[in-house]
Amino acid sequence: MANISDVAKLSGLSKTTVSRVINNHPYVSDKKRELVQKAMQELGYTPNPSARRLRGQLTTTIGVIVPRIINPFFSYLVNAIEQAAYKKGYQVLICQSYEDKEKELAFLNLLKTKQVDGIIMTSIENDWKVIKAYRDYGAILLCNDYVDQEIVPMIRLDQTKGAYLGIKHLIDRGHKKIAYCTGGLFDEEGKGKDRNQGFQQALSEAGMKINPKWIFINKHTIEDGKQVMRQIVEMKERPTAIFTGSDEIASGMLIEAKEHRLKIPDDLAIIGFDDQPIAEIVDPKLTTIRQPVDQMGEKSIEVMLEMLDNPGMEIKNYELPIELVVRQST
Amino acid sequence: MANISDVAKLSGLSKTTVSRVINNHPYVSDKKRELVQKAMQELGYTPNPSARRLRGQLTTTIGVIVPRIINPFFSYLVNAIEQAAYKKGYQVLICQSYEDKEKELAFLNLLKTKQVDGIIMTSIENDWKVIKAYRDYGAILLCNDYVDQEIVPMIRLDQTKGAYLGIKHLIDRGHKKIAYCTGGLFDEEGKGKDRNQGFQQALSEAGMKINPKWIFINKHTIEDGKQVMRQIVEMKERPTAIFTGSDEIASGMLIEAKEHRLKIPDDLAIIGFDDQPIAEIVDPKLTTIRQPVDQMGEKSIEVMLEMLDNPGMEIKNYELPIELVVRQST
DNA sequence: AATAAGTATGAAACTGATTTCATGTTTATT
DNA sequence: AATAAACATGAAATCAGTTTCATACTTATT
Repeated sequence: MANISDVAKLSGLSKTTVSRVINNHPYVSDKKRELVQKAMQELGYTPNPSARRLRGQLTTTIGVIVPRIINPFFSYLVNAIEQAAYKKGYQVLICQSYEDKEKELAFLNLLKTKQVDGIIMTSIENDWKVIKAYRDYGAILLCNDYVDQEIVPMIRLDQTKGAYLGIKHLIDRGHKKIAYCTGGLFDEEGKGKDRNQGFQQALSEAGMKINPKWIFINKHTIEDGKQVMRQIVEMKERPTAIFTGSDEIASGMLIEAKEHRLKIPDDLAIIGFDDQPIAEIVDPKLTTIRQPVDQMGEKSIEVMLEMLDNPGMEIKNYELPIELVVRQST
Repeated sequence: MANISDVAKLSGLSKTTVSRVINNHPYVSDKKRELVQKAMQELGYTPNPSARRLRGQLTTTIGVIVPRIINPFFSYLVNAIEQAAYKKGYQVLICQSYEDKEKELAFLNLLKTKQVDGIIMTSIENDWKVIKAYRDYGAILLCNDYVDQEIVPMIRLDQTKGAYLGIKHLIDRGHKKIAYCTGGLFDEEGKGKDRNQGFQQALSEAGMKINPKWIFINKHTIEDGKQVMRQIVEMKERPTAIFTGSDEIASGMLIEAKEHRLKIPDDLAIIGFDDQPIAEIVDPKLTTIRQPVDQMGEKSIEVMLEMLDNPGMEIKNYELPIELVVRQST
């Protein structure tokens, strides 16, 4: 591989001038600029990223922390992020935290060693106090998950509204006994808390109360959904509708409910969250809350590059639209 | 951040000795080794990867080329690869080719600029002639997809056997009219060709012939499956069983077939490929060919690290077991 | 006891870029 | 016309490591 010295030699100029051309610095005459470009072309030269990094330059790599890539919500998000990044000449490092605090920190350490310019966190495991220290070493952007104050750039959805829309829809259909089954803890910060708030708001607007027996937390997978449904089937007093935190939980419930000969939505209405492909695969198709994953990915890269370009930029939060998609399960 | 000179100073030794300790070189006395380690600990020192890369060392990063991460087969594969890589202290760069030759080459170029030590290709778009030139710049390992000769390390499955098992199973259930619906082209190299061979072998063993009307190629998605099913429904003479190239195609077919009031498996038997989660979600659950994705991911990293450790190593191919999982769709 | 081989260590060169500093040349301003 | 500001260029320092080479000290071999 040719290096900068080869280009300098071939063009009869100094490394400095070549570097200036590469980085679009001013103060290079058009004539020499052309000479350099011709030499670069001829040698098939590409600047060595490691050398640039070493000198404190950009790595053109950004890390994306996800809990697990096999979760379709996150694989769609990573897909959108990777595509947007590719268009801008950036690489994407995939970081699976598996909800582990230490793994998350290990990935944040990539900033310290300048292996990535920035990190997009789609989930947060550690306290923000711990994470914020890493901003000294590179850009951190939250996408999907979020913290309470506007202290870091975030791409977020109005989760409160999302949950509210779902519950309201169930209430409008005449349901009075509504269960709530979500990932995360009921009263945690961020997403969980906001959805919870939307849930409570819709309920109290309708003058309804929460039945604690119908609250299920820390559920994520299809299997979790099936397991919860088994519990519900055993109950003396069953809910008539269930609001879930993901299409996967909802699908698991729906499948298990069918095994028990329950009619969806007549015996039991189920509402998902995310609008993943699975929502249209199960039978009946899921009513769900659509999260605009592709937009989130694109916006994340857009904002991340802005942050890298202008590290002192004002901290802004971006909210994307969330909507209810009515199908057959309600 | 502390650098190697700081460690050298604190331990009262030279950079050289510190470097020797980092890289586990022989010829360092135990006493000094301990001194260095203590100093590294005290300073919270981590070697700067960019500097190591610059000197032609490992990047501890490997790229994984997949067609698209949203395909569950590949997200599961990437998941397994990332986890295995993390355990060994390696990072994973996600590269989505979107079946585009140029994108694939752009990613292979990461080897040239030493941004990755090696690349695991889970799909091949360009001719092998083009790709093989990149081996000069780093390790290339094929996983899942493959070429015909043993000219590059490969992690593969016996696709011929996979298809054979599936078709044989259908024949054993008494089917005489079997359709074949797969991704890729019918006669291409690699996976497609081998599956095709298994298909033909099983058929000819049973003294059956191929009906060209029932061959569908270049199908991948759930939507493709639905679309093919619409074609089949229109046919005067319909097949009684369908062998597909993925659980997604199979699921799409199954869903569409149900819309047309076809009974699965009585009116039509459907068999998938991969054993993805969706196989157990659809109703009836899919009979399918299980590909051991986790094993493939682990083995890929194992072999990749071997290649990096010993670049001149003998080219070996590794074959993992493939099996039939009988559920309800056949 | 003399010599060879193995062990242990550090100074300096090197990797491939960017950045600082010095210097020369134009162009603009008074 | 004299001086300041803007433009153009390159030598050398720098980033943080690894590698080569030189050298000194042990231990093993004849």
